[in-house]
Amino acid sequence: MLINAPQQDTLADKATHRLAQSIVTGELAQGQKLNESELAERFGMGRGPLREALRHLEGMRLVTRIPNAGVRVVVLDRKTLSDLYAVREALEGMACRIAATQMSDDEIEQLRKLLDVHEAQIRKQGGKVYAQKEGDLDFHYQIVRGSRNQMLMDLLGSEQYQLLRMCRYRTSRNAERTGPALQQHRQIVEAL
Amino acid sequence: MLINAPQQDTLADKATHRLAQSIVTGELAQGQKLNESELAERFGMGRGPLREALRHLEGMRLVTRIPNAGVRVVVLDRKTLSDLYAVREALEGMACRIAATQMSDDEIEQLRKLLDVHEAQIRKQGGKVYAQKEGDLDFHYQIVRGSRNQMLMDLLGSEQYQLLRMCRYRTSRNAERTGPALQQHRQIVEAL
DNA sequence: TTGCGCCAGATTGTCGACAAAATGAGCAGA
DNA sequence: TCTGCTCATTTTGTCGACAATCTGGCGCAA
Repeated sequence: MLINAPQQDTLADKATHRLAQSIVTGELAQGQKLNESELAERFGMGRGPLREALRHLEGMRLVTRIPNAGVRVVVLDRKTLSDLYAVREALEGMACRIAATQMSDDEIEQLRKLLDVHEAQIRKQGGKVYAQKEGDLDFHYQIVRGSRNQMLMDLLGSEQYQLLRMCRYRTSRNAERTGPALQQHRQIVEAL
Repeated sequence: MLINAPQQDTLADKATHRLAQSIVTGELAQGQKLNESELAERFGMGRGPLREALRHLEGMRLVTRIPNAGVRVVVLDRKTLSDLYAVREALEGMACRIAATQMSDDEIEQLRKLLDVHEAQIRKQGGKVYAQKEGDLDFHYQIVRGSRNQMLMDLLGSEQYQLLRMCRYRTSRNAERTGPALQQHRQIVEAL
């Protein structure tokens, strides 16, 4: 899993994770207003920790706040989305380039295996789209990891990016793209 | 100024800005522990808003928190720094590429003028290093702005990056690099 | 009827107090 | 002297109450 599991967390941390999760999965709609008291009660905590969580999310840009008017889930409009996409392209490109010089044969072999599993999954059931997504995510993540660049891992693994994925997922007419995607991935692995 | 001026801010927001400022300028040393009560009193506010500010900074990765043990200013070790640098390289490269297709002649002309001012400044006084830094920052920022990519502007203008600059500044043996840098900038402008 | 101001309810912002956990000093025993 | 335990102090985490601000609806006058 990409999202680090909570271990010895404070209430505010729990709320942060829970809200982040709800946002990237779309359980909380974009632009939706978040009511402090309501959420606090729902989570079984006071308003204090919840406000801290909200502030944390604000720092992560998952949420927008207007003084004295509450916080809303960030909305990714068309422009923002394409901007994000461009950035991601540059970043993943770099990751791949660096990974090429850094990954061990062993890791590459593992990547190859990941794709095998991946392929089998698609064959078998036309691939439940979500599992597919997860697999894709894993693939990308493995490569980024190969770059040994922690900063990159943070950026590309950040909730903001997951949000991007979620958007792609929801507006997806991309179920039919799994085939070509897989092939591209294969090419990438071979290039490494 | 890169850091947006506070207008109708809540106390927590003020604290956030003030702390961020203190961190990027180095007034607060890397790794230094931040005491809630002390800061709250110094800023003339309760612990509540201050904690929110801290959480905000945590989301921005300017600060690290360990449950029940307090928050510390983030430390940029050698590895992190080089990672950040690599990311910045990729991002600014992209910004420049896009800017090339997006900026108007007018804007480019303005860039040229900026460099003139810049050069004059260096000539006159060997360039107080700080003013020099500011100028450089402006230059980069203008280009990023030319890319019309808000996401990019956010990332490259974020406090994390300013922190990078601060690090470069402090460990700087780069006063003598102003000449070549200026020339490079000229080349870039001409390329546009 | 329509526009304006005003009031009540709801929501956000702030504070102080208390509970829980960590820190560090001091002391007893090996 | 050194190690490990205990306890007081400090610091962080949480809560509830109160103040400030906003929202929406109501009534009044033109």
